[in-house]
Amino acid sequence: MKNNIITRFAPSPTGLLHAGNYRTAVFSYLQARQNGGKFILRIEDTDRERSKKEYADNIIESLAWLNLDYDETFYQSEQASKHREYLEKLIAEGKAYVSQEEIKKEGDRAEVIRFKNPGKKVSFRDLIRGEVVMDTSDLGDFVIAKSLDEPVFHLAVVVDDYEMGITQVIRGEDHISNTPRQILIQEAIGAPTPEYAHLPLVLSADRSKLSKRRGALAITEYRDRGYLPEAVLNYMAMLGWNPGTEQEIFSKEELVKVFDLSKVQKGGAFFDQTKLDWFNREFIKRQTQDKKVKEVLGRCPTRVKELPLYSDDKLASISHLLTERINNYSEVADMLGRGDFDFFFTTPHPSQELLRGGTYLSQTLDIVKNLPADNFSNSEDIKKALWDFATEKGRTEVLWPMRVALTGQEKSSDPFTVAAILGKEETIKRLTHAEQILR
RNA sequence: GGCCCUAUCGUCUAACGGUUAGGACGCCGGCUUUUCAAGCCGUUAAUCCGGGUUCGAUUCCCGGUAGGGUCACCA
Repeated sequence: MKNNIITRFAPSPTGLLHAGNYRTAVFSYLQARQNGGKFILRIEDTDRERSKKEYADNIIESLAWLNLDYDETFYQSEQASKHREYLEKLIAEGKAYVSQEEIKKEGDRAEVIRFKNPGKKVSFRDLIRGEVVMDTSDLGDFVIAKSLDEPVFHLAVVVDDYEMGITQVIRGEDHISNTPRQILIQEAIGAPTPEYAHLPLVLSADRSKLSKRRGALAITEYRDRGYLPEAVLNYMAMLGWNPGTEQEIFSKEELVKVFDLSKVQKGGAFFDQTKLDWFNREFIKRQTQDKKVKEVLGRCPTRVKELPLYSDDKLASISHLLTERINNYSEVADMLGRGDFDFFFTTPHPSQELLRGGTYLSQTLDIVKNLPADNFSNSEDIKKALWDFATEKGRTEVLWPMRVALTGQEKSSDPFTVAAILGKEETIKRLTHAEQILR
């Protein structure tokens, strides 16, 4: 454990938080928590044109949903006086200067503040990639502020990281070429260089940097689609990193323990929705019955709620049948809305064809009638009562018509499970009804 | 194009310089108490290419190639 580790997540509020940004937050978080350090959220809103409050709110909302807690929050725009202070100092010391500019595009200023670039080779040791060397001379005197009160990214980042005591800057690989010029600014203001870890990029389908434009979904969208935050966290942590063991399912606490920055991959990783779905299924399986029921109830479309036999209890009793066939909870709404499970709420009218003869329906009905009503909620008992008969006559011949009589569906859960949920009275009613259809 | 980063199954990845190159997801196939789902079992599938170094390279070095990032008065 290293002492006094301080990391930060520094998104700009110019769009909804998505997986690309989010994984940076996860790694910074894990690194800080593992070392008993601090994790700071800094919203980089110096670009007043593009920054929006709703996006800042979305960042906060997303982190809250994902349960990534931070120790402090800053809005970069609120640090303006600090930025100004350093800017003035740099100018006074001749390390930066006010430059007269030719206006090339709309919004350009006639006057900006440029950094006097000493034009040398800068090297830094990246925690993931090792030594990186770059010649900064071809950068020229780059712009660090539009005016004393309008610093630009590089200046603001360096000043804030310094003022906040950031010891490890963990960010995306797309920042790697920004690092040398930031180190130059650090040297000019007398700030120490933090450790850097440049994470491989999260890639979209065409293997370019994941972005909203390239189909990245907002984290809050995953929430709305019924993904579990634990699953999203787990998947993102495993994207570009692994513990070196064969364990894949981790709680947040376990991740904090086992995370190791030095095991982070160097190459970019494709964001695989299919694998996320698998993680989500695994975490749904691990949810308590109560939670599953609550989620299912919350996703039930009004159309189903208006059905004659509908009740919350009924929906709760079938919730396990729904949750075992979903990737995420929005699929519950899909299945219910599509009518896949409507037979639990309303009596089906299966066609003769679907009933496939139904030769043994009346005998099935007799057996069911003889079952004690108080044991009927146990599907095992119903199965026991019918199994020998079904085996004797042919399971398909007996069980298919029974299942169809009860569900009216080509696909469904097994007839015993369905009968147990429907109850004796409704089961008899439906078998009788099917018999009448066949006559 | 300049600079920088990267390179193992389709995808995510494992492998002190010595392994039949391992696992997971997906795909495909099979099994299970009819159908569906779940579950279980199994199959398929990879070291980008060329040189070195070495008794021996996925691993180290060099060169190609390919991909990506970045070259703003955005972050």
